[in-house]
Amino acid sequence: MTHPVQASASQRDNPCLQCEHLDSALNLIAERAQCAAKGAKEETPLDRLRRMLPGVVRTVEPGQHLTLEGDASDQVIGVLSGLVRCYRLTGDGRRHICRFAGPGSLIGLGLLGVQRHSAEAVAATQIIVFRMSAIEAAFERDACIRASILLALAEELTQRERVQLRLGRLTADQRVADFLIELAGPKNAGEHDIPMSRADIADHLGLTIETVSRGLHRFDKMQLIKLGDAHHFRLLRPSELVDFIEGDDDSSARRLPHAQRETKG
Amino acid sequence: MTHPVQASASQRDNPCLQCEHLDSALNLIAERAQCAAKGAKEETPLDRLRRMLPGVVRTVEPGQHLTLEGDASDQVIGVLSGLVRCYRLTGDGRRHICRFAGPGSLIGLGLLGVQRHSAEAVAATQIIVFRMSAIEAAFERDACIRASILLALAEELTQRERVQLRLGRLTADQRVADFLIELAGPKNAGEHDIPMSRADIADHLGLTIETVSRGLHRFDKMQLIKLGDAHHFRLLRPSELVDFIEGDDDSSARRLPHAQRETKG
DNA sequence: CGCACTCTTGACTGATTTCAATTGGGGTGG
DNA sequence: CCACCCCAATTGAAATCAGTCAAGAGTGCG
Repeated sequence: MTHPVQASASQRDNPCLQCEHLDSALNLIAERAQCAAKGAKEETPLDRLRRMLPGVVRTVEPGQHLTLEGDASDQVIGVLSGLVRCYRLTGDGRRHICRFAGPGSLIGLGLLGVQRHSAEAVAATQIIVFRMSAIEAAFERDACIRASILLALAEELTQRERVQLRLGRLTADQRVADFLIELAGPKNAGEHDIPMSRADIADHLGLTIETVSRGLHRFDKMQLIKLGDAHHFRLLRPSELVDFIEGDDDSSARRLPHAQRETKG
Repeated sequence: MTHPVQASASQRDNPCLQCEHLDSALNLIAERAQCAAKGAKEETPLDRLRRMLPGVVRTVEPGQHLTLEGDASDQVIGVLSGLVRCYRLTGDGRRHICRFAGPGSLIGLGLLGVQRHSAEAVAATQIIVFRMSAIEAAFERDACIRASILLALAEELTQRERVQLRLGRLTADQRVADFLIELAGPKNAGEHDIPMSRADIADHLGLTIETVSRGLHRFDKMQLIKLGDAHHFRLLRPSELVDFIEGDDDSSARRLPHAQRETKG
């Protein structure tokens, strides 16, 4: 067991001040508020963990495994650069990539004890490995760490919810469009990378590689995006792409047949 | 690791003893370990929140709203009895139920600030409403609360992952089967309720009500389940239902054509 | 007793997958 | 430098799965 004393380093100088009238809870609340005030938004959870905890940096080659589904694991992995796919396999051998973890992402939070999925490098990737026990200790010790962990969990949950909606309620092409929007990130302009293969995209979106390919080229033909090669694209009309996702179907192309049928009936 | 546990409990009366050599972090670690030791597994996160925090109990009628998507919200809701559906609407008006929250579930954790989905009672439901700020304060103050919140978040994440795999990689009937297994819970025997409507199930599984109905009746005809009325069922052969989900396809019906083609080629 | 609702069932349509063939790019060896 | 191979991606045609439309059955309520 790590010695918890090192944890106290920063606070050790005047510990009893805390105790006189304020219980530790109040202090921690104050501390947390302070964290939030002075830049919780700027510093990502991963950055904060790096700053405050020891971790081992590793470089992994494309295709190399980081974790295996079902492993008992005492580690949390932060992605520094590159890209990691986290996936599970169904009984009949199909693969579902539940998330792509890019720079800043944390893998292994919120599963206490056992890995829920395998993780594999998509591209050359640099990671940092923390010990779960170290994170837990820091979690108890430091309000900033707590805020960061909670934020990371909340972000992951938000992300999952987006994916869930996408899989549950969007058509094939809408899923591809939504994925492109996600890939492009906040800034729409400029050329964007598609670092993963069509197979990876398909296994993430619950489609086949053919359908993904067709979707991409359909958007290309519709002038909504511009495909460079297979792994680069540019958003030409982002807002229309979003409209398409939201069911406007870009034009009335889908609505007309319905209307026609009504007039016939 | 277990060492400091007893110490902290007895020392709580005279706090400054702690400060001399142990900072608050150490105490909190110890406290948390203690929690875990004496029954974190038995006491659900919701039970613990109820025990330690003030909350307002309310009864809601079927169809009544608890939260609205996009609301700024300072509340966390615990479900005491009944059932709540949490959903979002797509741009073209379709509904996706991202989860059913039954007794013991917490709604509104891990979204700091804004509701990510609407929540509506499926059946007559009793809830308890906590203030987020109260939970946050308790979170900082009490290691048991921390453990509970983390556990609740981890459970929700696990649940989401199951749903994600279901939506991303299972066929319509497999989704229905997986949902039934989930509804039945750990004990397979006996009669189980289906508290929600077909429309609710369909909107959760990303299917139509017709497909859900057909799936259920197919399993009934296959003698894998026994449907009582529309809202009750019994698992007759749970293991075969699980096999079906995992792609064994119950028989070799799907594998044979493939084998035949191989012999031809 | 009829109305309104949910659920079931059938026939048909259409979207997506499956199968199959072709293209294109990158690396290797002649 | 070019031919070749290998793999990923694309494209087309047929097959399948799930959705849509439509009608009927069951249930509860006024």
